[in-house]
Amino acid sequence: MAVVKGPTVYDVAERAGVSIATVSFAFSQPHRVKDSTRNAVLDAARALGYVPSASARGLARGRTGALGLFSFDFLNFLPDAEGMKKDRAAAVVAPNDDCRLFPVWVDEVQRGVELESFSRGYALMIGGGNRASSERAVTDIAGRVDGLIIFPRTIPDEVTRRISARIPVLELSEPSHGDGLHHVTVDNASGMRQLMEHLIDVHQFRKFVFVSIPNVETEARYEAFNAVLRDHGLEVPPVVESRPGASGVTAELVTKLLGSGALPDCFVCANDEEALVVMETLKAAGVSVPDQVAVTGFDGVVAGRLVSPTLTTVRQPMELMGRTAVEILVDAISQPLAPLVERQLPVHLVVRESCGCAKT
Amino acid sequence: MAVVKGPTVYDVAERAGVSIATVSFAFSQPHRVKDSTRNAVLDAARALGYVPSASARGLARGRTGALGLFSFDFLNFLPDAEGMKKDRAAAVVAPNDDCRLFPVWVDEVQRGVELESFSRGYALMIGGGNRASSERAVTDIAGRVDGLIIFPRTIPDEVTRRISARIPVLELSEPSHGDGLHHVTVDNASGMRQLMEHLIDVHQFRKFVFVSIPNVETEARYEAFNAVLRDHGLEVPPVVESRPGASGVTAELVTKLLGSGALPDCFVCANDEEALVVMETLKAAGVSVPDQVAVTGFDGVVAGRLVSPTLTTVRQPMELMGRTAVEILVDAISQPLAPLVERQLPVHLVVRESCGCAKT
DNA sequence: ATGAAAGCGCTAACAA
DNA sequence: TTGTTAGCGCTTTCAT
Repeated sequence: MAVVKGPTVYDVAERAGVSIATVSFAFSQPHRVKDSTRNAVLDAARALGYVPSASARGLARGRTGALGLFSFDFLNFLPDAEGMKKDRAAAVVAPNDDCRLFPVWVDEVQRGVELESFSRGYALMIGGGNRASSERAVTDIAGRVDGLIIFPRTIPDEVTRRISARIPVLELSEPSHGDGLHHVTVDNASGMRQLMEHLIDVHQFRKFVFVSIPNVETEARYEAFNAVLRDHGLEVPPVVESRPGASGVTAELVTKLLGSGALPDCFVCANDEEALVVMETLKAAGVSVPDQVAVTGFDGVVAGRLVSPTLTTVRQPMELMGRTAVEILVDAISQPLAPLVERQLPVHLVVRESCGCAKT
Repeated sequence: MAVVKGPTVYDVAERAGVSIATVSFAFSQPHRVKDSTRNAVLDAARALGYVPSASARGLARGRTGALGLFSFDFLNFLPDAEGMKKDRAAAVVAPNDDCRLFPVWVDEVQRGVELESFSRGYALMIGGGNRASSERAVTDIAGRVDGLIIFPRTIPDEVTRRISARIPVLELSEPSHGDGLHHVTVDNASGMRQLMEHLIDVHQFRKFVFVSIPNVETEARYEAFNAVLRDHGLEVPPVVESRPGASGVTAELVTKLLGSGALPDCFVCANDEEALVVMETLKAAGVSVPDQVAVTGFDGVVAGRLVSPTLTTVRQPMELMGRTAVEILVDAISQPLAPLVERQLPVHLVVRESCGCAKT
């Protein structure tokens, strides 16, 4: 039944009455072998159920033919995703009627990476891990691939540096900071500017609150947020800090604001997750969105369309980010000496209901 | 800058002043080496930026430490997904405000596979391809992993048979048919029965049309559909055949039904995709769902919650299917002689609006 | 057009 | 506790 050991080139060669080199050639350079020989080899391979070992092939060639994506398990990654974890646990066994968590932007980027990898003849190795095991996990997958894509801020610089000495590594979203990595970023500033101008010009909003976890990515958004306010001579409020996934924290902050009676015209959130939490909190407090206060997000995850009111946001071209990452990596693999590339992709304002625009 | 060749065990061994075996031990069986030695090795490795080669490791060990998922690109896989392809092409460059296609059930299963693989210490190799290249692609990834998961009906039996002689292979959704594969299925019959009884008992529907592509999976659903009708002494209609993703075909069929004036009480669709197309067609024809006719799906994809009216359907435990598949495979890897397993998972009726149940 | 043979980097007996 | 050494299965010169 279950054969313990699969056939190798040696078996195929013996059965076809040729040498192992010929077997190898028959597969990799068919034109270099006589037709009759090639057929004999192919027949033997088929008869034996030959499946080439990628390990052996990779070892001999020095390349694996696979790309890697270190797709951290964000549920086990974020320090305070307990609530989400419970939701997921429930969803595994019960009918999952709450789809808010899926897919997040990570999933959409991944899909782009997959499609582009396949169409370029690469297999995709996906690695994962929680924060504790991330170094081991990422090193493991790095050893399996010819090029690696990582999500922003998931891996210590020291580790990516070591890996990028061996294979090209591309970090998503994060702007380059003299690391030895390739980058695919989005034009956060422009997106935020479009959004703010819509809010100020169309809705006449004047008083804003920015909800965010401070990091390099949201920093660019916050700076653009500020710049627009300054340009319009409006008051620049401090950031309301929160942490993504930490419903408790964001909710608490919003509740505090509510208590103080200092409701702004609009909550501008650094990403959709925050925005969803804010909307939920407001709803729970009996505050109507967008009638009493507007809320906006940033990212354009699917969930933004599920909620009511639907979420006005700035959409990143997630699938394109994934595809672009692969493109860059494949080039870098074939030209190891080429300079690092950093490519910026455009974003698009998506006007829905939560800013106060009418239902369509 | 870009180092051409990464350091190997030999380099680490030399730098640490030990043999390559010791380096290997220091990593794989830390307790078997003296503390001072292990530290010397680890330091050397760190200093050199050592990244173990999975190819070499895999070759030597006979196992790769990775699981495989052959996740066909369904857009290039289905013969008639031209419309969907165009949608996706647009979505890549433009703001994707039509999320109907994402995620489909495949994505949710994949997520389950990923999470379970990671938590069990396996990396996940994802392969893909269109129908033309599927044999080569699946063989390629089979050579890279210790166990393989495939989606139903994507790979010819002959090919899976060859692969399963080498590593355990698990097919999703499809019931076993004497292939040498492991299986994870769902209880389609029970789900359809629950659904039909709801439609008959609660809504008093009597006249049904079943919309489906005929295949083994939907066959089970159609059989259960028929059985329930017979049990209730109701007329058993013929299947209205369509093809998934082929909006044109399903739409045409529905239009024909509309023209003949023979509208049923309810369109029971073999899956959600069909149901969404049916609803769209009815809407375009000015027929109100669920007021004039009800529609139901099967699968429970996220999109079913996006549409209006929301889709009544039967939800499969997609993530659990993925996790279960990994669990079975990991067991099979450690016990190559154990018998093939086929595990059936329960489904859940999800009552929403399209059957006529009130908005909640 | 084909074969012989030298590795690719690592693991795992077996020795020491 | 550590070192020696023989592969793991395949690719790739270099001969023939």
